[in-house]
Amino acid sequence: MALKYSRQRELIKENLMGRKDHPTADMVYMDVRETFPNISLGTVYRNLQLLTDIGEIRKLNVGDGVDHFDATIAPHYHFICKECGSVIDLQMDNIDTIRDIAGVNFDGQIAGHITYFYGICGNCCKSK
Amino acid sequence: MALKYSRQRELIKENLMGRKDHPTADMVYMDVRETFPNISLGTVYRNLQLLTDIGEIRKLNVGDGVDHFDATIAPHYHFICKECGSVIDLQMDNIDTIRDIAGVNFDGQIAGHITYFYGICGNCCKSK
DNA sequence: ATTAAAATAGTAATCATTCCTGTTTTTAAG
DNA sequence: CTTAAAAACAGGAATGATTACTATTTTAAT
Repeated sequence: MALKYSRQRELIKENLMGRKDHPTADMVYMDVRETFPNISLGTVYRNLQLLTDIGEIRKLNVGDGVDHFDATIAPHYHFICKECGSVIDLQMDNIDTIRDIAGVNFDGQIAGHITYFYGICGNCCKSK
Repeated sequence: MALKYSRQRELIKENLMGRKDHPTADMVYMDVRETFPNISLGTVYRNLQLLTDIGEIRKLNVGDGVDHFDATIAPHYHFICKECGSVIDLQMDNIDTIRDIAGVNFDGQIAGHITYFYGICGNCCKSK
């Protein structure tokens, strides 16, 4: 199943790269429909999954039951605001040492970890 | 809405306390049906949510798109096996310092973090 | 230009979860 | 021990995100 070019896929990836709000499939759909009115929601889902599979984007699990997507594939962490729900990139030092801490009393192989931080974002702090 | 006793809720909590596999609502449902054949799936969902709300159990987000539940409310971390999907408790030191690391360049308030580890569990390692 | 593989649009199906409704249980008060 | 209001229930319908299906269109290699 060799990959073939598609305008839809290019547009979807471009849209995701042009924003930093970690959108859901539906949010991407709403946006790309402006320039490609006939695109189908299924196409958006399929391409976001495909791009995730080939490692060009990342799928995020932020705990709200809906998949979010991120065009930044370099390792980094996220903060989720419990007030407004926004997902924000964190610039922080590496914390991979927690993997060693977790492995001390464990007999399996720890390949990685998923971590996200939550609380109240800067904007929501101000508006109180 | 004062809480009233219900046999169903007691059974659901007992079932959850008696196992360490971090089941989904459906898994609990299958199990409690053995002793309470008429119980409804909605009742299992409602009570698991209610018990979560009053802090008697915890809801887990292990990344498979289905809610899991845990009767152990003391803080601890989980390992998810990518091979067999099992969710295993980890006995490990506190890693709350990552919260400070995350907050260094961030202007909001970090209230907590969710972390889970993944890889291959001891059993799956052996059977290879 | 031909053609097979891949992708699409549009729609139907799936699956976890929540909501709704009429009935049953619980429990506090008489 | 009744009574009655609040809470919970069973069963089923509804919801919402996601995936699957199908006939048609697009891509790209020959």
